[in-house]
Amino acid sequence: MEKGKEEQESKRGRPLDLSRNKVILTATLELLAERGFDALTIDAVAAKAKVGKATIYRRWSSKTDLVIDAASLMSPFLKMEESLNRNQGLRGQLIDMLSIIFQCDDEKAQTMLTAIYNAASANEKLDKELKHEFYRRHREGMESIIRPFIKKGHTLTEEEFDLLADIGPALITYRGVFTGKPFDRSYVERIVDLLMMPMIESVIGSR
Amino acid sequence: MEKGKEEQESKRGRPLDLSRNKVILTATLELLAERGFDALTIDAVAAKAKVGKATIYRRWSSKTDLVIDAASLMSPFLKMEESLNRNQGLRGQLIDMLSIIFQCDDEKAQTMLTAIYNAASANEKLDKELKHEFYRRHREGMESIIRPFIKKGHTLTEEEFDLLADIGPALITYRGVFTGKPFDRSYVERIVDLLMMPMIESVIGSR
DNA sequence: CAAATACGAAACGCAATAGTTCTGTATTTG
DNA sequence: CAAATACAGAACTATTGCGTTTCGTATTTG
Repeated sequence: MEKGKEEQESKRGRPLDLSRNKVILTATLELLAERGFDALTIDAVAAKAKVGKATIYRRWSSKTDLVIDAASLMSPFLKMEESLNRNQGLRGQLIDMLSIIFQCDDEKAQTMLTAIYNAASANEKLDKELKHEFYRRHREGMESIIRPFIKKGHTLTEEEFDLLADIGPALITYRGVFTGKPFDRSYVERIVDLLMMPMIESVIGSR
Repeated sequence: MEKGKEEQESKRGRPLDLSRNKVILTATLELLAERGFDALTIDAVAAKAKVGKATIYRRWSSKTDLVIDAASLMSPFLKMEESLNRNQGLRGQLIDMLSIIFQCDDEKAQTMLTAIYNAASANEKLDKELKHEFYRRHREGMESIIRPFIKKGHTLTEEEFDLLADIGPALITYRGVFTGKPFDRSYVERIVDLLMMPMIESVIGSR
């Protein structure tokens, strides 16, 4: 989403100060979390980052693009694989995966995540780029854990699988977006123990 | 949310044409559904409703107030009690309630509902007035059905009840907002049969 | 050192649109 | 009929905030 990566091969002149990128994206996320998408003006970002607006527009061609990159920075998915211990049972993996995806140990990060979900409704491009991306990631995260445990001779219909993969992300985002309440690890444990594991066991057991 | 109801006791002059209210609110909802909150300008509403802007501002003092009233009009909760057959088992009531709340038989209404959920993130007042109101209604709808069936000597912890009451609304709104897919009655049946009923039975059975 | 480019800061131009007022007409009460 | 108010439509005002440009300075290469 950052612009002009390909054309930055110019040799002469002062080079881009790459440390400005993170400062700008962080300021964007913090304004989003603090005051919502409403208060997110480029002027406010520039002021908070102590940066000229031109420095922002040299990197991103629109406010929408800026927010998309900021949201990606937020995303905890990069370090997912390294944090996730695959040497444990289904229950433990599900809990870990949901806790990582939704940053259950970091309330400030949750506020940002929720702010991003809200922001993603603001215009068409954000909706398309962010929501679909988030959904895809939720989905892949859950599938990667559930599939191996289902494959052992049992099957789930597509519809059943949909439901199973969506329960966690649905409950957690609903809670965040509609009630503003935080979601902690014990909330995730309840989802897994009271809904996901029983459903998995019952479906497997009945075939 | 409509303004000045108390001051409309003036006798002289042409009275407010109350039929304009519904035309305006309907146009608002349709623009919301068609093109999202972005394209919802007061000028567009006025044009679609074939109404002067002054006629709108005579009734609502801001775009936010207009949208709040339009959302309330959308709400299917008014006719909830009359549509809901309380002379049936828990399963049937749950399915009926969710189908009514989320308009599972009316795809256009669903588009509007989803548009309203998205719009509710647009500013602070909408968030406060609409989201909390929708959450309250989802919650009350589910509670009114579940409580009578739980009371018979069994108990649910507060946390368990939270989960149970939120499953349906969470999955349905998640589906609408993140994927844009419609939610039909068979989707609701899967939620009830594969998640809610098993949870209710297991919790009741274990005490 | 000179050319090229980035930096923060501030000023600027411009489009969108919320909300108001005007105009000529219609409706209602006294 | 006269006063009061509503109507649709259009013109108007004012603000907001995006994105550009300018300014004086700093950094880098040749």
